Amino acid sequence: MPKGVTKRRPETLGRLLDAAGEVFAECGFRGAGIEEICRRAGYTRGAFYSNFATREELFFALFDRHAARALTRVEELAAQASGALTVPTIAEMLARVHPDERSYFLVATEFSLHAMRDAAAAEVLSRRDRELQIAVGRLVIGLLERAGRAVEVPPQTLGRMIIVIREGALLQSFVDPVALPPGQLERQMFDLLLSALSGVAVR
Amino acid sequence: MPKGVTKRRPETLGRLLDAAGEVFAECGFRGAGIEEICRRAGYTRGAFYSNFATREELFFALFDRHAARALTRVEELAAQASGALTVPTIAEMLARVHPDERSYFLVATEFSLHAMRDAAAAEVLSRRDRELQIAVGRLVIGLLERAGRAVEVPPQTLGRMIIVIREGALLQSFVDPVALPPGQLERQMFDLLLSALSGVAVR
DNA sequence: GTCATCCGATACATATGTGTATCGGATACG
DNA sequence: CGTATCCGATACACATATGTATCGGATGAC
Repeated sequence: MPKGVTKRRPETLGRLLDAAGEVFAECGFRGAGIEEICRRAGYTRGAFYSNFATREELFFALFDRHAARALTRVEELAAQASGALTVPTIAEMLARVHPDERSYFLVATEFSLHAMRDAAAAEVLSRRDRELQIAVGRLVIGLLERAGRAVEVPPQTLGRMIIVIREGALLQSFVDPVALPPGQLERQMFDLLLSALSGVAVR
Repeated sequence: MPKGVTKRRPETLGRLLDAAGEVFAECGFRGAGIEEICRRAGYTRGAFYSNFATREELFFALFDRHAARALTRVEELAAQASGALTVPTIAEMLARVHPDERSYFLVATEFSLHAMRDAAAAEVLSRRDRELQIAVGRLVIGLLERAGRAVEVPPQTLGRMIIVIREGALLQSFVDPVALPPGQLERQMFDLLLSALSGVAVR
């Protein structure tokens, strides 16, 4: 370790990312002021500029941490799954995956929009998304097999479809959570999708 | 008509909305500068402030025009539909509904995000969305009936599902249009959804 | 043709945010 | 315990956006 390299940095960085998550969720990408982020993290802008060069760099770091966590959760979910599996229970289970992640969802969607306008962000997002799609696809195929169901779609395609439903539904749910409680529509649609996609395995 | 009320106003207003559509799509809600919008419309900010009080008011007006047009398109689609109808052809048809509306999609999603943070916007969006969901649901139920298929879901729920798929899929397609051409995933998923939802009508 | 009214341009005041330069205190190593 | 290094605070310069006040030209009613 060089002379004055402290162990403060990871702590500061983490708190900045936490605060950034809040502020990006509340104000959007362009609306999130660097000053406000630092204030909530308990710093001044000095802390920010000694850790990041631009707001976009921070946004990338935040998204990266987010994506990594999402992947972890999927893997945990694969491990936890137990008990009798049927298509409806699998649908239920998928719909229950943190349906209340309002803040995360806002940031992720904000990042998607950003990626549609910015090639570099699109690159990063595509790579991360692909990982997630495959992980989700494999997870669900595994669950379906344990329920005695066979699927012919490639894992990535299945994963994509699951995510399409989840994100499309949350986009509506979070606008009017009373009319459409998060998780409800997903459950129905996952059920339909998985039924339509999977036949009973013949052995 | 009062003394000096000219007929310039609607023209100006339309051009402002067109320009706003572009700029909101490119830069997002907060990133869209009023000055830039006026510049593209061929005016200065004077024109803006004599038509709107705030940027949000403009954003609402833009969304409103957008929503009205979307509704019109659905109704046109219902009229145009002809020929032999099967579930796959209906799915194809739904997937072809302007899959390349990048700019519109960006603005609409931006508005959804805004609505998740702002109660007034949520109100407006919810009302418009409900109209659209019902219109889409009725349209598709009508098409399915003409294909000899019966559906048990309420129109609004079906419409919601169609829109969930469309928006969820476009959210991915527009990030990486090469890997996932707009319309492709929608077609597959519409097909699955409609198959799963509709039984052959018995008469 | 005259004139009241409105529309959009211009100019100014203000605010808010960004980026950079500099400084002082804390830290970990020798 | 001394000190090189780093981290975050502070202050300043600058850019950009907003909102308002004012003005001149166009318009359409009479």
